[in-house]
Amino acid sequence: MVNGMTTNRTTKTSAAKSPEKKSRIQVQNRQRIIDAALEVFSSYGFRGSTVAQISDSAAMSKANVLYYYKTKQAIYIALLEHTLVEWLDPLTDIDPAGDPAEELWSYARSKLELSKASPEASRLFANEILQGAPMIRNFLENDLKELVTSKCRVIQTWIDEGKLAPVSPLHLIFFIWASTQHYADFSVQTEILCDSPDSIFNDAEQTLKTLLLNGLLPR
Amino acid sequence: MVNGMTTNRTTKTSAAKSPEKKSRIQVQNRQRIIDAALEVFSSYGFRGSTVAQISDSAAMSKANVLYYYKTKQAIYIALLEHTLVEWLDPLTDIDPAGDPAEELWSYARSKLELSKASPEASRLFANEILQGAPMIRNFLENDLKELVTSKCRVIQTWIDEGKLAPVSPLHLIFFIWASTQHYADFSVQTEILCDSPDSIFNDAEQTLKTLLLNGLLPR
Amino acid sequence: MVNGMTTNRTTKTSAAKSPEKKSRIQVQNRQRIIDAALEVFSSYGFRGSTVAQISDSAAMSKANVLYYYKTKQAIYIALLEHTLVEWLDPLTDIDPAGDPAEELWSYARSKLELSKASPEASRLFANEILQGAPMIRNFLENDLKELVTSKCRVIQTWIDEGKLAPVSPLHLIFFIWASTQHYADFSVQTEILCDSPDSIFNDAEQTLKTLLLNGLLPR
Amino acid sequence: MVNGMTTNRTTKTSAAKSPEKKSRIQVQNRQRIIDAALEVFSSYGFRGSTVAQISDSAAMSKANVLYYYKTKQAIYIALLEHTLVEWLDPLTDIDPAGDPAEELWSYARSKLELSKASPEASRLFANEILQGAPMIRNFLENDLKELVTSKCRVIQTWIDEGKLAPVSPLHLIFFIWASTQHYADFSVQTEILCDSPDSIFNDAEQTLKTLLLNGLLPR
DNA sequence: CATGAATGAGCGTTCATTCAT
DNA sequence: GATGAATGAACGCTCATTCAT
Repeated sequence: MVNGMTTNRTTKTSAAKSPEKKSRIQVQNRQRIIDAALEVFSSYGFRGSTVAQISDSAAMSKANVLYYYKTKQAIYIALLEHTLVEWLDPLTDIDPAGDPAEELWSYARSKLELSKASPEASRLFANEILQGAPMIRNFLENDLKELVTSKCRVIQTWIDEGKLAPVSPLHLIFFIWASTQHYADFSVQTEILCDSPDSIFNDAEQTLKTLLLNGLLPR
Repeated sequence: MVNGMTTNRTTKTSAAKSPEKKSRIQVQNRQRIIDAALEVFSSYGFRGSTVAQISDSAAMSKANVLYYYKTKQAIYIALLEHTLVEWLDPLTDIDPAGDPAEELWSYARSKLELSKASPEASRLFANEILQGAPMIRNFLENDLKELVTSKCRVIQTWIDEGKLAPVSPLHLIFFIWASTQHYADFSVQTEILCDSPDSIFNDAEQTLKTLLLNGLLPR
Repeated sequence: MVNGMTTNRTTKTSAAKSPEKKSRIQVQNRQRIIDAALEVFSSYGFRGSTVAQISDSAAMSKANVLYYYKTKQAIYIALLEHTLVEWLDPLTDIDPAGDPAEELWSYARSKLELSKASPEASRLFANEILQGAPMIRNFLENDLKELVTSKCRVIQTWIDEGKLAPVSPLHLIFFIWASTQHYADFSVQTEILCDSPDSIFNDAEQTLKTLLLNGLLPR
Repeated sequence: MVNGMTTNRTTKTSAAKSPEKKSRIQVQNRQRIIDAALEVFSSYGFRGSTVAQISDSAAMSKANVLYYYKTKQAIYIALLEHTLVEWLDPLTDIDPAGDPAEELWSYARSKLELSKASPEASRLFANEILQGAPMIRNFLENDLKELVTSKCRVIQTWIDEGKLAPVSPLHLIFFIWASTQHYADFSVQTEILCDSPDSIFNDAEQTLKTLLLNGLLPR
């Protein structure tokens, strides 16, 4: 998937030879590595992270980490693949038959919740894209573009039917992405600037809903 | 400024001895290094960047780069200081006496233009904050917090006067930041997903204006 | 011991985790490194020596040397600790109950033999002290000072009892140190000036005995 | 002289072209460099010292230091030549016609005073010899050996005449060198071990005189 | 005379990766 | 499976030296 053409999932980056035969301990350790890798890569990006950081965080030896994933890059790619799936689900859920405002606000809210629940995943992609998306470029150009284009058509239909203000559907999506991921990617900043860190996501949700649906001007 | 308490600007990280006496060639080369450093650090962050990348980009020898700035970190800090100034001007310009919607939209637009004109600067700070803001934490906690708090009070007054919908001023600012910087930080992604890259900022501006002022629901 | 307060020996500078569990190959390679380090540091001092010299002399790769000792300084400190022990034994052996002249002459002779057997160790400390004793200052101020003070009291008692000429015990020790270590530290010079290098230590011993016990003036 | 055959002084390491035409300022600056070089080289040896340390200590620019002496080695050699002269004078003064004990003790005392007055010079040579005397080997093998041999003959004559105890003249000289230079080379150590640093050289002189002339055994 | 500017070579150290066990 | 041991390449940085002014 990542760095490959599209959705085919034939390339195994692991040491497993018989396709679907991984012992329980293998699966477990791979997960430990992926978890540790998420922690590290999401903070420092690919180039700024070290295998030692990952193996320390996973409480394994460096050599053992590289037994499961042959290279640092293989860990990174596996992590991206692992994370991509969960990261894009919500967009798929937008239902052309639903109420437009409700569907979009629902999507925005689920993205916001994702930012709250898995900020590291968000930061992982932020780092990857900041560095020019060397690994997920193919994914962006194919899978994501297809999905986004499809949803844009849905939104455009809603607009054409007069159910939404006339905006660019694509940029609408961008705004939802930007304003929700911000709370994950820039959490250090938001936590510094907010006096009551506990209410951040509540306040964000309220303000986001108002802006998305009604805008600033009083009705 | 960076990594120091607040606005004092006495520590020179350079080889200059008499405070304001730098030869023409010094100024020139320092600028070349800063430009190259912006290019590199904005892509790979502090830890992911190397002095060799910077010296290559500046077409100078590594040793000569380190003649002007003694350490990699000194380059990074000089770059941050250099960039912080331009990065924060627009927020200051918000005028309590102006028309609320116009002031805020004007601010958002100037931020968007900044993202268009200096995307690298935006990415530089994105990287810094993603990695935990080790260098600009003090700046965030002092200068920025003060400025933001002050402007939040202005916005709150406008809301209290019924001139704006009741939102959290702070999160309104976050929304403006997020949705404008997105076009700088994630430009790789937006350029892939947009069919007509030339109209990106135009479309973004239009959509942002609609959302910010009126929201999606038709009036 | 070195650069620490006194005799506590808990800090291991090595990669070993469980205190006393070093594999055979670990012990072996560490010894090879220490041997090579003695050769190099004793000639050029800490600052004048390079890790590459040491790794060459040990016939290992530079990276492997730094696998066993994390820094050049760690090698140096380990070497000093390794060498301090053997270097100070003889002084401890001086017996208050023995014959004064015999005890002192025995001590001087054993120091001379040490200079013959381990001139590199002597040069190592000579270099360290010449450069201001940055690493063994604490040892000098505590362990050594205590030992020397104690032995000075013994000698003073002998003098008070009329068994020795009235000299400063401390400077007597200095004289023994200086005149014996000279043959290690300045061996290059002594070997150039002596026509029969084989008899150096024999002649030195004879002359030292005469001076120490009887002086130049004929009795 | 140094590193050359013997006493001929034709090799000028300086930039001067017309043999004996150096402006006052040239002479002055050369002296400043030599003084600074003594300070630095005597502490860290040739390899452990840097040109920057010397230029800092001389309050000159690095480039200017290297204008007067083309290389670091040239500074070092000039310094050695400069210092050798003063360092060996006293031995020459030993008078075959004088009283043996008085002549030798007088020599020892003047060496001790030299150690007190110019400890850096002593340390400079100690460093050089510790590192294998790469620069002054020729001097040692020729000038010094000749001088020492000559004085040994004088001492041997005195012994043969029954005026001195039968010792090896060469090693007698070694003992004088060792026990006097010790107070310069190991001053860090002696100062730590002596409770009253002011009386070090007084006590040393007394003890040295007793040992040299009478030995430890009571007469 | 004097010095900023510049650099190739080398320094101590880190790192991703390999290999033997 | 798992891990100590090992290393070439590269990293940030220093240094002696050169050169233009």
